[in-house]
Amino acid sequence: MAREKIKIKKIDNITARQVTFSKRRRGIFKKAEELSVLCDADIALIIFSATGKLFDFSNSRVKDILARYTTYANYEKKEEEPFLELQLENSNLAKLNSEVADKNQELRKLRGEDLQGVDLEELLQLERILEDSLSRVLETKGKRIKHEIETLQKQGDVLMEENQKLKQKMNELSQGRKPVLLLDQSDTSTIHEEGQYSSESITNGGPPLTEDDSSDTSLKLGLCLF
Amino acid sequence: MAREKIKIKKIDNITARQVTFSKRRRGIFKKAEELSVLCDADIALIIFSATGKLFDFSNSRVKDILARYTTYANYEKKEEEPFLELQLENSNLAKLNSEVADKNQELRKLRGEDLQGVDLEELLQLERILEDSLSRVLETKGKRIKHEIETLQKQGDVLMEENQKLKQKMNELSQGRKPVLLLDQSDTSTIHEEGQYSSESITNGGPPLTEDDSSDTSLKLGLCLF
DNA sequence: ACCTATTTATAAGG
DNA sequence: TCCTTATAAATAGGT
Repeated sequence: MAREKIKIKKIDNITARQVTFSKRRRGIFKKAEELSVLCDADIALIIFSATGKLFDFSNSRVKDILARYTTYANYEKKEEEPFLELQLENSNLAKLNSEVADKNQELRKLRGEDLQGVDLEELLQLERILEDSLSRVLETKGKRIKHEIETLQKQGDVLMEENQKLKQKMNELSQGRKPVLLLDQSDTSTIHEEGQYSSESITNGGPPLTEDDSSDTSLKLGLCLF
Repeated sequence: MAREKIKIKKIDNITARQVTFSKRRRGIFKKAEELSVLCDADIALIIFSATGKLFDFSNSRVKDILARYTTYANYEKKEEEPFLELQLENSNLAKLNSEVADKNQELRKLRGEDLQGVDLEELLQLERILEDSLSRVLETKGKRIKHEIETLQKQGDVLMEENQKLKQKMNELSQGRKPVLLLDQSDTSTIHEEGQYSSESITNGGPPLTEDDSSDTSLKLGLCLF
């Protein structure tokens, strides 16, 4: 695949073969990993080099995948004897594995990702569940947002009050002594700390959405509430 | 690896994920085959898609490679003490158990049953997911219903035609010979078999919702379609 | 191991 | 699923 195109047949030169083996082995392992991550697949890749050395990769434990494979294979071809005691090794494991598989399918259905084999009745049920769930989520969201707003407003009020007091003190100071003009009104009105108003507290610790200031924030909240 | 570089993380969009899975699956199988030929290696590649479908490749029989693998793996762990294995098994069990627990919590969240510890950001994400899912469910439902209706209409048309023919024949018979009044018009119009109109075909093989007849059915369908 | 000219693989869009 | 195309990746041959 590079300087020259090569034919896919056994490489004669031993050194070249080993080099290619190393390179391509790394390549295929990388591909396996990427595929498993990108597409949420379970993969087991087992390679024996010509010299008999073993290399293997699996995102979940190779053992589990092999167990799953043998289960599947046995199911497909009943006549084959269970040649690996892996599947018998632990019926608990198998049970748990199938439970995970079940849960996964259920999740996929709830996410609307696996609707092929679902009959009308189940679709209607799904619809009910999703609508219920959605309304609960919206309700919770509303409450949460209302609470956030109230909290912020209270904090704002406190800060405002504090600012008032500070301003007053300033005035008193500057009047009581000499008129000192180090701080004017516009400065005193921004005395409160920015940190307390940061967007972090709105998204509850999440990453800052953008570099939004408070006016931006209230806009966002307004949009979310409807 | 193409038009745009992508990050190696689970692909959100379902369709895109499936497409990518197909493409990359073919890619990695090709790589496996090439590696086995070029370098004279034994390879077993087992892939379970997110939907649980199995794909596998091996130059020699998968079974043999698996056997070789397990032999090798056992050889590696031979010197380990028995209770280490037990520990491993237990940790495996523990892992699976916690996986089940995770899935369960995820399910509860999707069902809107466990929204206490969910922060705003996650709520918004949930909302998106649920809305997407719901729209997919509704779309699927719509298609399914449309299809059912069309099927029923076609069946109805066929039966209607059949009835017409039968009626005509009746008439011909009763006119050709003697006016025999064993069957009058209202009888001939209900000649078709009830079985073909049963509610079973509407729910795609599921249990009959109720004892609805066809008029009842169309009412239900009408309600679902909105 | 590293380098780089080429071949492959593949993401996005029909 | 298949096709096309622009672009990212993999890699053959050489150092």
